[in-house]
Amino acid sequence: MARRQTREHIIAEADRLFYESGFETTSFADIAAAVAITRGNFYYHFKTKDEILSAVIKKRMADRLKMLEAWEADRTPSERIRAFIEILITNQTKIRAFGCPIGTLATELTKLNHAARGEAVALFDVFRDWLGRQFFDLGFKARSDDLAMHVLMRSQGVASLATAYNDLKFIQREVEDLCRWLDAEVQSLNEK
Amino acid sequence: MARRQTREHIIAEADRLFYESGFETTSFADIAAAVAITRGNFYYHFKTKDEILSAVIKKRMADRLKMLEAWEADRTPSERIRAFIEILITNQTKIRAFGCPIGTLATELTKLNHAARGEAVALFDVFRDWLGRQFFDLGFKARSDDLAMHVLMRSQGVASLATAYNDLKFIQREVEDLCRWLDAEVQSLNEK
DNA sequence: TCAGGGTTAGGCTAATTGTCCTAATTAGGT
DNA sequence: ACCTAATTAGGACAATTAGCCTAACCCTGA
Repeated sequence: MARRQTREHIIAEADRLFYESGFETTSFADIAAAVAITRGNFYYHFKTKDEILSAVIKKRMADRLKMLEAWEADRTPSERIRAFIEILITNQTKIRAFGCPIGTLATELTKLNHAARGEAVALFDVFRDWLGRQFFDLGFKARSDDLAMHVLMRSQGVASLATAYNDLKFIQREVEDLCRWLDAEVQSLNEK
Repeated sequence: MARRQTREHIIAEADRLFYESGFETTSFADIAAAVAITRGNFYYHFKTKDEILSAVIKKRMADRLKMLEAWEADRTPSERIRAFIEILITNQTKIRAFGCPIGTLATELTKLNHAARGEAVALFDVFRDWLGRQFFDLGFKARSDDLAMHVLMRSQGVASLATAYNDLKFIQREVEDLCRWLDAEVQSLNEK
């Protein structure tokens, strides 16, 4: 197999398994089986489970940054925020089955008192900062971060209940409600 | 030790540990150490770990039902909903450290594909149904369940981000915002 | 062709897991 | 005080865990 390809393969499968089954529950054996390599080989690529976790978080961060950058090309700030909100629709199948990949990981690492907890929260920061910039560009100034947190909060809440109830209509209803909220905020700002 | 007292002690410690560290991560040894009994004795009270989990969920449900019933004594429906929202303030220390006991358990059991997942979601139903009844009594009729889900959703979202950022001011701000939303909904209903 | 480094397989370890059994101890009712 | 049933202690069980080592492989460049 070509150079470093196995490593990328391990990270991809670990990413999936950590999301679907949780970090603690997923064992070396599980990942090795998914990648179709032996556990011994594993050690060549990653010395510890924590190293894999760090690599997975790094990959998740790179993926999200790439997605957000792509949205900056030809959209207005409101359209970008709306695109973020609609991730809940785009990824609804996985969210209903496993929740939000970022929120559930951060929660798990907090309960484990894991050293990588900060890295997981940094994933939240990617969205928080990006949303904050969009609100700032809309003219919300000092309120921008609060509004970013509000959008993030509602995304997390929707994901949590969508997982519990596996309810698509609930997601659609709350996404619409959040978009209405966004329009109302923007309008009331411009009326001033 | 008096009859069945050890059993209650085990359930209480398991409840705490499942909340603070997660179900999967907490071992028999952990619980036994917390209760100060040997692992052998454990088996007399609970045959399997799943039996403990069921007992813990049952206890959590009883605790919540008792709390909700107490609120029904001398409050209006709006005051009751507000009391629910303010759990986020009352329990802010634990929520910032470990998240929502119901949401995090439901998420974990979903990822584990655990048989008790349904029981954990039934814990959500306790709040969902109760909130729905309060909204119904306020006159929201068919919208009651949607509004109940909305309140539940925002509680989950606040708990999730409060855990990630360990941010008390964020909780206070969002609790105020949610109360304002509640007042606005009630007012716009009564204006009709 | 062949040497060398990147890559892999297989197996070992010590610790921990949930589960289970049995003998000893304790407490309550008579 | 004594008997019985409830409770506890201590250890054994196979399975699984993360981590580690070494020998063998195979691809590539000289």
